[in-house]
Amino acid sequence: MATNDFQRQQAASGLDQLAALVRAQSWKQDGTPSLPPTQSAVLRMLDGAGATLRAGQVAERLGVSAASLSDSLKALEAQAWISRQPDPDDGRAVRLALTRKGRSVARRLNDPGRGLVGLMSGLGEQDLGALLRVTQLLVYEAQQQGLANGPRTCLGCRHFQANAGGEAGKPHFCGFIGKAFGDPELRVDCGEQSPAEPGAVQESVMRFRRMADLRAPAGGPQKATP
Amino acid sequence: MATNDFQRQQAASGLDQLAALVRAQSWKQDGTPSLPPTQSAVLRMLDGAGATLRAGQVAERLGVSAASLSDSLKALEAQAWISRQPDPDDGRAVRLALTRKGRSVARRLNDPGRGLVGLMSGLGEQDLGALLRVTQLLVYEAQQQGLANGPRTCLGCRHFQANAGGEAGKPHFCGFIGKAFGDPELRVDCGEQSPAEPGAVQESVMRFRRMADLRAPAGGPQKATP
DNA sequence: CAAATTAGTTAGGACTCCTAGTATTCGCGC
DNA sequence: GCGCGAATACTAGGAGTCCTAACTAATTTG
Repeated sequence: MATNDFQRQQAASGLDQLAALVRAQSWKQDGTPSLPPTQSAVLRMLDGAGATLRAGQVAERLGVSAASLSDSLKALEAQAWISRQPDPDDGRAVRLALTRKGRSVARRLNDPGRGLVGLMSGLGEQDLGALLRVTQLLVYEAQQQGLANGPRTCLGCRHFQANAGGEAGKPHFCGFIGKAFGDPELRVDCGEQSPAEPGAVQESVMRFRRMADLRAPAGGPQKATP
Repeated sequence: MATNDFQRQQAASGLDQLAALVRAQSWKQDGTPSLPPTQSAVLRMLDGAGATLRAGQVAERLGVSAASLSDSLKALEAQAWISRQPDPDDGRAVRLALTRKGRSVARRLNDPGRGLVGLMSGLGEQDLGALLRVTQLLVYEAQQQGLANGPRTCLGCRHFQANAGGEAGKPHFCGFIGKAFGDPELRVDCGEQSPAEPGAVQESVMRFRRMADLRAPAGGPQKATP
């Protein structure tokens, strides 16, 4: 349907603008040293992950080539924000860890009010949930198209049960933590994420999609599934 | 409240990942010439705008410096996709226009199924509307923080009346086209957008935000027919 | 009309990202 | 044990993006 295509274009355009904005703002971080986007992403990832990560893992989740990541690691190491140590289990690999200095920089990046997180201040819980929900679907679609395979989203995790009933406002269920939860609690970088079988994911996605209808009760005859 | 901060962090992280993904995919566009992200953004903008645009306008909307844009324009002109001509009204300025070749390239970028637009295929009208709605709020917040001043969104337009009543599912009203519409019809790059007074915008935002509450609990059906 | 402002370009530098090519290590079959 | 292909990370070289500063040319202002 052409009408719908136009809306998709608008949404794509909007997402594109947001993306540009996100990049730009990472640059001109008001505080301190204005560190570049990729570098801040690496720091945040290392801070978020409890354990040390291997270089290859980071590259994969970020969706950049190993060579490209190596550039950024060099810069980060030069600042003494991370350390590179050989992996005891695999002589080829490298384990990345934050230094104390690096950790404090990473923490500052997640300060509420600063940077990207600050942009979210205008969003209520409803909208926050909607954003996370849409993010899950978009990332899933990107994975389907082979554009990404890094992100650790709920949708696509073996512990995730979309729309499994449960309490009102908490339709999902996570088998790992054993609790029901709603859209605002969806994760995009869950440490416990464990990829499910493609077939199972597909079912999960279908259940997940159906939720939009449930949420707008009086009957959205708005089906659009090209 | 810390709980909400965590959710904002997740949302920020998700948006960040999406942004990275968007960049990456623009790069490795499957079709033909794998043109870089900024260049494709310029082409799409010129294609979208009916008239010719001035270099400064493009730079502002894209949120890049004039110098940076000049780099990209040089590349685009070298490909014979755009032409630069002196503005008859202002000898300092330059007017940009797509060449025939450039237009066909631009059209290909908006092909449904390709690129970013293709990612939207997994989203129903509900979710599409939610994404556009959130985009409006995030862009507004970014503008507030001085991170952007380019985007031509409904929120912030003098013709826009958020939550003005109207039919069910079409709570908004645009004074320019004189019609009611819903979230899925929100625009992020409207050609007719005309910035409203800051005070008026603030009121508009407040009305707009309230909508999330109205929609969630026992909300109305979501009808949308452009 | 001179001075300040504005639009756009060039110059130089930093960061990101890619493809290739290289060295080291791991797993496996023999 | 030994070699061979695969995997991991790094280096080199090149393109694109983006910035600040310095510059030219045209416009506006006092």
